[in-house]
Amino acid sequence: MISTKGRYALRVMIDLAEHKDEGFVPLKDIADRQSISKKYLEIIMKDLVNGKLVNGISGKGGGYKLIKKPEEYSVGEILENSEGPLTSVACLANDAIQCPRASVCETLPLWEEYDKLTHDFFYGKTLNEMLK
Amino acid sequence: MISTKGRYALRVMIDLAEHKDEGFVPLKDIADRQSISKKYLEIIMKDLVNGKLVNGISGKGGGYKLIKKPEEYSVGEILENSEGPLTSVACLANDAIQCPRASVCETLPLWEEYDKLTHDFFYGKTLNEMLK
DNA sequence: CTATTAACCTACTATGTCAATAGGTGAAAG
DNA sequence: CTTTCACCTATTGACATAGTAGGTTAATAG
Repeated sequence: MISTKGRYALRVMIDLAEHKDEGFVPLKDIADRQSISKKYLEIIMKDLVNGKLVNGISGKGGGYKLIKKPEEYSVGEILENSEGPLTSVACLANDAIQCPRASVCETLPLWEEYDKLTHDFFYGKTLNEMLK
Repeated sequence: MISTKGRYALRVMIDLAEHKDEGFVPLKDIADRQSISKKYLEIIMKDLVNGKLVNGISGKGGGYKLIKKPEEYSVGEILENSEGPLTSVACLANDAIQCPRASVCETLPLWEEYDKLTHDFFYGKTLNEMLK
């Protein structure tokens, strides 16, 4: 399940793409347009800055700005930056304890196939395609 | 994310399919083969019985048995029976509070498309295909 | 008839995550 | 010197997950 953090992050990125020619966009503007509390949005923005998806500039006239062009972002990289890996079952997560049944597990191939489907879907979409 | 309940349910159904010619299979046998605690497995079985996916018979010589043939079950119906709807975002869940931004939301079509992909994937697989 | 076997029912609990709030400090820049 | 943003910790309520515990009912073999 895609959580609020990932969904908000994607909406923020779309918002920034739509205002990419207006210089640095302050957090307050994004919060108002997207109806997200400023405090919670701080967390979202921190993740985006840490992940080098957006540039955050302090001081008067500062704000946030996309680093790359909209068509150079995939939806997948935006979601995974905020959510962590888009994994369908715990057995396949990064921090998973290695399941002793893995070698005989009849369901593992199913989850792997689904994970690939999910990955291809979200990495095949660009931020630019989300604008209209 | 697919939870333990759904994954266990699927493994149980595969187990029952593999032993479908041996009459009623006692819970203990499934628990031993699948390394699931009997107590927890009871919950899984209850969901399967309530969902009319398996038949549960009490008394000596009782146990569980598939109702349909393995090729007549889809993986999707097994997972949704234990997990509830396979929905990627809260906005699309059955019990979702109607989001006021739905009509202007630029990300909603993405989630709908992904949900369809997920649905088609899991409903396109039969229990029979899980055996080997 | 009765003991056995196994399903079935209700409740509880620990753990963890999610979403969000709150308040404060420090740094850059105009 | 004020605006704007980065960064930090802490807390909270709500909810879900995973699993445990103990008792009750139902069917059947002997």
